[in-house]
Amino acid sequence: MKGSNRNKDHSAEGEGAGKRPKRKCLQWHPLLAKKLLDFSEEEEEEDEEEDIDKVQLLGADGLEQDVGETEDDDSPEHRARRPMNAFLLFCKRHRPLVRQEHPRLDNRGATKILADWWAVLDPKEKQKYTDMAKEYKDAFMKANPGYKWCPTTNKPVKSPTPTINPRKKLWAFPSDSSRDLPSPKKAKTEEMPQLNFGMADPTQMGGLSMLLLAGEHALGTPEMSSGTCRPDVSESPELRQKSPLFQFAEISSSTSHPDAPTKQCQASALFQFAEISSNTSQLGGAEPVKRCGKSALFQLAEMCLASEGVKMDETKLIKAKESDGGRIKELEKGKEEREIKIEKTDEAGLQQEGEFEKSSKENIRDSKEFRNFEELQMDNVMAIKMEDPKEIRKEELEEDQKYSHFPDFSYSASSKIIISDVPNRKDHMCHPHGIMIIEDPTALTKPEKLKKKKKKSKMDRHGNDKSTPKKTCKKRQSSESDIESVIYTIEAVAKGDWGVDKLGETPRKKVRTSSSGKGSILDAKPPKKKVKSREKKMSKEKSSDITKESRPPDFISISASKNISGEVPEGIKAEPLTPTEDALPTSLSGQAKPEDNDCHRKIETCGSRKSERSCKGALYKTLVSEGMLTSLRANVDRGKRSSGKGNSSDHEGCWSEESWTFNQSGTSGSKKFKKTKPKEDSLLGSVKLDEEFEKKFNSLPQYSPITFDRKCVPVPRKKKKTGNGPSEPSKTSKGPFQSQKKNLFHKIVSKYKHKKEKPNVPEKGSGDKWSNKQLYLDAIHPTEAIFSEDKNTTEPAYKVKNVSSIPNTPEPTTMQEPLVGSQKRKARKTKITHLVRTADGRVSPAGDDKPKEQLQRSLPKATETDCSDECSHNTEAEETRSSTPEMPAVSAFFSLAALAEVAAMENVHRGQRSTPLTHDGQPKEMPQAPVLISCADQ
DNA sequence: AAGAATGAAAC
DNA sequence: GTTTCATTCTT
Repeated sequence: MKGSNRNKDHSAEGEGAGKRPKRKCLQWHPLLAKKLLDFSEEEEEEDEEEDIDKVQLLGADGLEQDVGETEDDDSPEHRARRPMNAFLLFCKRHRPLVRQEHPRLDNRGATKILADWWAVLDPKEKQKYTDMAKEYKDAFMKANPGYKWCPTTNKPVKSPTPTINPRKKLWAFPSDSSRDLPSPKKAKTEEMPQLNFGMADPTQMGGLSMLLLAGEHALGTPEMSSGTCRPDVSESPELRQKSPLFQFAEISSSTSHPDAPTKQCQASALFQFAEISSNTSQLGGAEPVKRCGKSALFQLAEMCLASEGVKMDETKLIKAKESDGGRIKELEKGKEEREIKIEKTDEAGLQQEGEFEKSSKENIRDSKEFRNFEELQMDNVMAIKMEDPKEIRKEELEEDQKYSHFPDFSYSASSKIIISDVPNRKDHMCHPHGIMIIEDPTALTKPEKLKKKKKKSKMDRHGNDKSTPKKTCKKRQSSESDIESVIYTIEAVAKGDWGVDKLGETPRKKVRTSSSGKGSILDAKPPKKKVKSREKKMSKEKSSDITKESRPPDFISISASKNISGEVPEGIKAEPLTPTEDALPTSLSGQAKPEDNDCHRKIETCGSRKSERSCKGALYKTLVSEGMLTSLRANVDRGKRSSGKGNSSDHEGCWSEESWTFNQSGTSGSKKFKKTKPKEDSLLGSVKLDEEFEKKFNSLPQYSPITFDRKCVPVPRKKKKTGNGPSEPSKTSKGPFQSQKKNLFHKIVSKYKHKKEKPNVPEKGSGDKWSNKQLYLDAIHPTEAIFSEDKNTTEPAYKVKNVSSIPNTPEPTTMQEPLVGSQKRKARKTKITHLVRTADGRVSPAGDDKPKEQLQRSLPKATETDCSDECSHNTEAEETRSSTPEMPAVSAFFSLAALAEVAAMENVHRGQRSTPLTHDGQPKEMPQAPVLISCADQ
């Protein structure tokens, strides 16, 4: 279902080519769009500045290469659609089920049912969706810093010219990157004069351009960035708004921050992806994970390197493999050990240095090897992987299995750990729980580890995909260029290794490879805009210094990695790598799907160090000269701050960790997956975002209709009743009466709210609604058993607990609706609406007033009565009754219906409370409600 | 294109 | 407080 839908959407987007709106399509993420992108398009993208043209072209094409790249900015049109809220996610996920259950039901009906389900849904379950929505939103926001939900009033004109729709402006990013430096914080979109940047930035400006701008603004010292990894962690929620660079910085900071509390890590994979994607446009920016050792510069350098000679790298790699293969294994082992230790230490909250020291002491050999390893760089890693094909294969297999079973992101993370740390644990792999357990401690405690894990997982995934990726790669290669062919050969050499690389130290490899790959690609073809552009610029600006300076950056990065990553050199590397890869992939991703990305990675892995170093040096120098480093640093700092604040990110992170570990009711028992939130920045950059999102989405619990039915029975019934009556009538009434309805309802609601709100609101408890509904239903249909826990249990294991919990929640009875703001309104409206509708159908306006009064009375009283207890029943009933006779026929009717509902509701409340206490209360209530209802039906 | 639902943001 | 828009998809 989903897939089809998405596809449709995409197609629509693609179609939209002409239409900008279609671009929106990115619905999930820009990355998605990228998948569609063709290489040619990517090439176009190469030049950031040129991007604008491309955008137009793209627009024509309907691809969102731009989107992917620029992500945020770009597409003027808003390519980005506003993220779905929890309910929408829920709907999306469950609509198919509803449809299955009720094939004939039209969407509206289905939506209603979904709404019912949603209402019934356990708070926990709801929260999952809520969290997911939040996370996604945060990720989205990062990706689209300037994104405004509402174009305000400006929809006005659709300027034929795509670029400048008012909307766009709104949608457009604030692109305040430059300004960010001085007052990074609050340059909110609104405040900032988006106009200038907004126009140009999104479409035209590439990440590089952004960097440049930032650099210009930033006066600060250049070197700072590389040397100092850690930004201050102050917080600025507004980070998002900042330019993509900023985002990159955030990413890097988030990922790298060892010191930073877990929060940094907290950012979910999605979030990271978003960042990456957003960053992708700004390649350089993306990678700047300074803290960890790999600064954005480093990444940039990598990018540059890529441009230089991939081939060289390949050769080196091969050699390295041959010569160093043995060493690598040892190193890997040592690393594994380190990682394990690190994890422990991380848990303890030890700092990087401390860990590093420990690790170093313990693994002196490793350290030495490490250095060597560093020197050897990624290539060696590759070789290592090559050496241990068996393990890799096993892992892959396991992973595949797991993966199949568990789409969740968390899965990837878990797999990583297992794979990387202990091949032997593979057995655990089979049991997701086991995996989770293993990771949980580490992952939760440390962001870094998480990152590593994520990276690893990503790597693993890639490894799994090996077979497929190769194929894809081949295809590409054939199509692409000589470089590709070279890469291909390399890949062939390392086939088995691919997966292995991922395991241990893939990160470095990836980075290198990525860079190399990029370079190759660029050389042969410029699939990656950013990279090329950057590279070009960099090379132009300072090609001479490349070699010299290249070392420094490397050194820095390395040192950083050592220190910080001491624990996880791999992880650190991985981070930077991932971003780079991501960036490329994002652009590439358009070309190729995730699989393709893998191929790219492989290719990338092949890169050579020298070239990288040289590139890095060049980049670094350039950056410094331009002051870009400063800007990067600032961004990073901001990012950290943001992480520190933990705005959404914190929540996400926190939530994501816990929440993501869902108990998944889903298929087979609950499984907790940890979200990889920490990161995977690297991996996925491009497609992965989408994938992750999808995975997450898929991972979201899907409840069987039965459950809902049972739980919901009350609700649905209610609706049905109202619906039956109401459903058809409602439709009829809707058209004509809607406006009236709204007005009436608003009035009623407002009054209702006034009196009722307070009582209700304070009352509300968690599952009140549901309970109320049930009670209501019960009242309506005393005979029918609303729900039986047993049944629920039988159904899917899914939510037995939840179900039980729900019914069990008598306590909350007092509280009906936790609704907030509009929700409350709507909820009331809907409730009332139903009544009104019925009334409308037949009613005269006169009835309204009375009903209102009645409602008011009843409600307040009810609430009061609730407190009092059982007495309330009588009072309510009396009131309702009294009102009914006196009222005019129609009005009476209406009032009756309304009263009935209210009474039912109230009764329910009381019933819930009373029920537990005494049975007597229920019976009384029950009869009353039914009577009223009967009247209404008549 | 309208509309059903909820939610979040913007106004 | 209200409006807009996100998803889905029939009418």
